[in-house]
Amino acid sequence: MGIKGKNKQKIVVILGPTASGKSDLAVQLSLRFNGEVVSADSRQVYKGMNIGSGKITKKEMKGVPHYLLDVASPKRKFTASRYKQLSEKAINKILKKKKIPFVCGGSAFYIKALVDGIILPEVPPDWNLRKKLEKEDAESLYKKLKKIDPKRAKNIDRQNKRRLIRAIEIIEKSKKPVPGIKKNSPYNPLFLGLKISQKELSKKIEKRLKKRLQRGMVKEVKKLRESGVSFKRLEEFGMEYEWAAKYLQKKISKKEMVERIQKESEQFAKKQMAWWKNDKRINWIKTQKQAEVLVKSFL
RNA sequence: GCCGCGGUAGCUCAGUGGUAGAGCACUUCUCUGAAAAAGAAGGGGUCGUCGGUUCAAUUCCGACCCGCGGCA
Repeated sequence: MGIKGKNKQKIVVILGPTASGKSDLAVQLSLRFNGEVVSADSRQVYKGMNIGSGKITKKEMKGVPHYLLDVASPKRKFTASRYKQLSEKAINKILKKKKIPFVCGGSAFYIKALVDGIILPEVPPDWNLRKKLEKEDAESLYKKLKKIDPKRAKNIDRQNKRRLIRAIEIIEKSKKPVPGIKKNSPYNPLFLGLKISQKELSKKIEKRLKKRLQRGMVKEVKKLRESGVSFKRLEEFGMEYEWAAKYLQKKISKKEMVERIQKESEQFAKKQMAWWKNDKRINWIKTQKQAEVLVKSFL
């Protein structure tokens, strides 16, 4: 760490693919180094989504406080920006107690938004506007954007409608061009990345899925539906929620459900790794011991 | 045994007398308030086998092999 990190607040970031053992490591390190955990998971923020999202249980927390779990209703959409606000607040709280924040989770975009200090424009989603723009094709959206904000148009993926719509939304609502991403992080992070072979991971996912089914994963999804979360919404969540929802609607068999979840989890793990593959800041580790050595010298 | 239908990419299947496509999968990549999201690029096929017709066959004809259904 150079001078740059000197005045910044030290935080530890634990990342890695799904089923790699992040949550457990976070608890162990917190116990050892007087820390508290800030989750970085786009599904675990929702209330009632426990088994399918792999949310840590009270018992597994071993008394270590966890933040950013159960902070939203699954009926409403949570966002990266909201995540950033809440997690910053949580970190401040932890630091005030003279404890170490351990940011732990699999949602790379959330981690980046928080740790790398990306400034997300203060424009809330306008679903009506999005719906309207959704009807146009990418080319015409791109042309529209180019006219009102040529600078943003220059770097944007011109075939990605979702991004184009968001950019137009920001401009129309704020009456200003899309601001640049300023990276000005108040943190000095230590990145710990859990590395695990594809084969081993696949086995772990399989074992974990069996356990989840035993613990009542399907029942959990059924309960969510009964509490008013639509099947469409459940399918949007992906993986266990998507396929259990399809199974409950009798669109697929139980066997198919299990196969799809397994497959998609493996794909998801690969995608998760892609975010960090070329990030030189990450210390790739395999054991808790390695993590402890790194954290000790960091603090 | 007979009749019918089928055998084309890892899978499900389009298609054509001038040696082939789609979706999914796979590999690589991007990431400015949905991120388990969204998007991009790429690799891959002796078109069941052997013959025949033709300038040319994956496509037409014949035989055979394999699968599915029906009849006996």
